[in-house]
Amino acid sequence: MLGKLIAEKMEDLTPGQQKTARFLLENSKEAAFLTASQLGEKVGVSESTVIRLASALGFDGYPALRMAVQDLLMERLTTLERIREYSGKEAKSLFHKAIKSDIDSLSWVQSTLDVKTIERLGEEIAKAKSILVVGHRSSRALAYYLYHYLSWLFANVELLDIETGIEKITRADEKTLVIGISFPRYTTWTVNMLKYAKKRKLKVAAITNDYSSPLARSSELVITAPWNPLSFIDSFTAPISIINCIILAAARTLGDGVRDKLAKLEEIWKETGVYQGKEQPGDAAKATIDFKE
Amino acid sequence: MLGKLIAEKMEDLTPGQQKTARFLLENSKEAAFLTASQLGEKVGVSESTVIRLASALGFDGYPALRMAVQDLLMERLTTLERIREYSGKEAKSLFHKAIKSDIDSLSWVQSTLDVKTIERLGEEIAKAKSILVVGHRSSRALAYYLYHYLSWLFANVELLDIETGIEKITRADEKTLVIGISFPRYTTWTVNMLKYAKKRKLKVAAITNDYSSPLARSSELVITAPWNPLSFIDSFTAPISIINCIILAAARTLGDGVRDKLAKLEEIWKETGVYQGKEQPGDAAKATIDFKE
DNA sequence: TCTTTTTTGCAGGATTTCCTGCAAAAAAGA
DNA sequence: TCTTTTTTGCAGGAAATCCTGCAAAAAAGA
Repeated sequence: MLGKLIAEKMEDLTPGQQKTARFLLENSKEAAFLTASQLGEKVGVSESTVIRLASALGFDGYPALRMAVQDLLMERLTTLERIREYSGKEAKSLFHKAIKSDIDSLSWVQSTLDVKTIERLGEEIAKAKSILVVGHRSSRALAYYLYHYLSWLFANVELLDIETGIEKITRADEKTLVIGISFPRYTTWTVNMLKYAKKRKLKVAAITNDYSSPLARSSELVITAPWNPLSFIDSFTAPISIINCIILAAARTLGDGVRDKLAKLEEIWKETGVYQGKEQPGDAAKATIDFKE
Repeated sequence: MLGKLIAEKMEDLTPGQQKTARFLLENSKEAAFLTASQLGEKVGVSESTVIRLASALGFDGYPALRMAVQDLLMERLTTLERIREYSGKEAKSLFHKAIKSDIDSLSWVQSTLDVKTIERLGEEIAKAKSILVVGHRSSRALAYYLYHYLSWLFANVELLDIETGIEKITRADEKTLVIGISFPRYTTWTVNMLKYAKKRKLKVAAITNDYSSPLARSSELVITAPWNPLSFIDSFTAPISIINCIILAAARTLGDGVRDKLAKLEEIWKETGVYQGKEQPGDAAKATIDFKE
C-alpha cells in the first residue's frame, strides 16, 4: 500500500519531496490524474522534484508512482461500492439483504437524481396530446403503474400491447409522447417500438438503466434508474420510486387543476363503487395539500 | 454530463466509436486512466478510432475526453462518499422528499419484516397446484409483477381479470392458492374475489397494508407492507420489495431446480428473440449462484 | 455484380510528458 | 565567515502520447 511506503521513507525524503508526498496522500483523488509538471505546480515545487520523489520512493519513474496513486483510488472506489452492495453484512436473512439492497439503490437515486430531466418529462407529459406507455415482460408492471396514474390526470393515455402496438404508433398524432420502459436484458419489442416511434418523429422518452441502453438511442429524454438485479429478479423499487417522481412532476404542471381532477374522479368512484365503502371523505383530493413542496 | 452527451451523439458515431463509447460508460473506472492506444487495444479498435471518437463527441482531443471520464469517476466517488455520510438530512426538492419517504418505508420493512409468514407463503406457492393472483387498479401493477416472476418458476400461474375472475375461481382446483393484493382504499372487486375464494375453501393469502384490512378477513396468510401514499399516489416501493422476498422464498423451495428452470427459460428466450442480442451467457441462471444466502 | 461511400488502421510528424546533467541557491557544519 | 553538503530548478534531449493524411477494407447502394 502506498500510504505505508510513503510513511516509511518519509524521513529520507527532501523537504520538497515530503511536501509532494503529503499532497499525494491527502489529495489522491485529484493527484491521480495529474502529470508531473501539473502536480509540481499544484504543490509549488518543480517538475524535477516530483520525478525525483518517484525514484526516491523506489518507483521506476513518475508514471509508475502515478499508477500506484490510481490503484489507491480505484481500491477506495471499489470498497465504497462493495460496501454499498454488501453493507447487509449484519442483515440476518436473505430477505433482509434483499431489502437492504433496495434501500441502497434508493440512496443512490437520492443523491444522483436528475431533477431537471424529470421535470422536463413532466412538462412533456402535460403538453402531449396523447401518451403511449410501452413496457413488456417484467417492465410491464412498471409501465402499467405509470399508465394507471397518468390516466387519473390526463386523457388519452394508453398502455401499448403487442397486438396493437405498431398500429397505435402508426396512427399516433404528431403531438404524441411515447414513454418506453425497459431494463437489461432489453426486450426486443420495446426497443423496436421506440425506434419506430422515433422514425415517425414522435416525442420519445425512456426510463432505463443507463445512457448506453438501446432505448436511449431512440429517445430524446432519458431517465436512468439504478438496476440492481436480485438473484434472478429485477428489483424494481428504484424505478418505481423514480416513476413516482415523474407522476408528481406531471401533476405539478397542472397546478390547482390536480385537486379538481381528483375530486371529480373520487365522485365517480363513489358512484360506481370501485372502492370499499366508508371512504375517508376527500381522501384523494386532500392528499394533494402538501403537494406543492 | 458525459453519459448524456454520448447518448445524444451515439447514433452519429461509427460502429467502432460506439463500441468505444459504450466501454467508456460501462468501464469508466478503468478507462479513466488509459491512454488512447491502451484504450483502443482494450476495446479492440485502433488508436485512431479512439481519438476520432474524442473529436466526434466535440472534445478538443483525446486528453479532453479522458478528463471528462475522470470527472465522471470523481463525481461517482464523491457521490458514494456522500451516501455514506447521508443520514437523513432534510431533503431539498419534492422529489427528494418522495424518495426519502420510500427509503423510510423500506427501513420500516427491514425492521418489522415477518420472515416466517413470507416463508410460509413461499412454501404454499410451491405446494399449490395452481396460483391465481388478484389485483386491480393501482395494485394491478404489483399483481402483474408477482404473476410475471412466479410464471418463470411455476406452471399454472394466472393473473385474474375482471371479465373472467369469478369463473376461474369457481372452477379452481382445491389445491389452488389465491393471492390478493390491495391497499386502501381497497378495491371492491379484489375484496369480493377473496371472499368468494374463501367460501370455495381455496387457500387465500393477502398482501395488504394492515391486519385490519378487509382482505385479511378472507385470508389465511396475511403479509403487510407499509402503505405510504405520496400525494395522490400509493407509492409501491415497499410492497415491491416485499414481493421480491416472496418470490425469493418461493424460488428457494425449489432448491437447485431453480437454476435448471431458468436455464431452460433462457434457451427459449434466445430462440424466440424476446431479448436484445449479445446476451451474457447464462445470465439469468448464473445470477442464482449467490442465491442461497 | 460493380460503384460509391464510409470506416478503419497505419505511418510518421507534432506535441506533450518525462528524465537527467548541471549550476545556482539554500542549508549545514566548522 | 567560509567551506561543504544538500536541495532545487532549468535546460535540453529521450520517450511517450497524440494527431492527421492516405490507402486499404468494409459496408451500402445501384
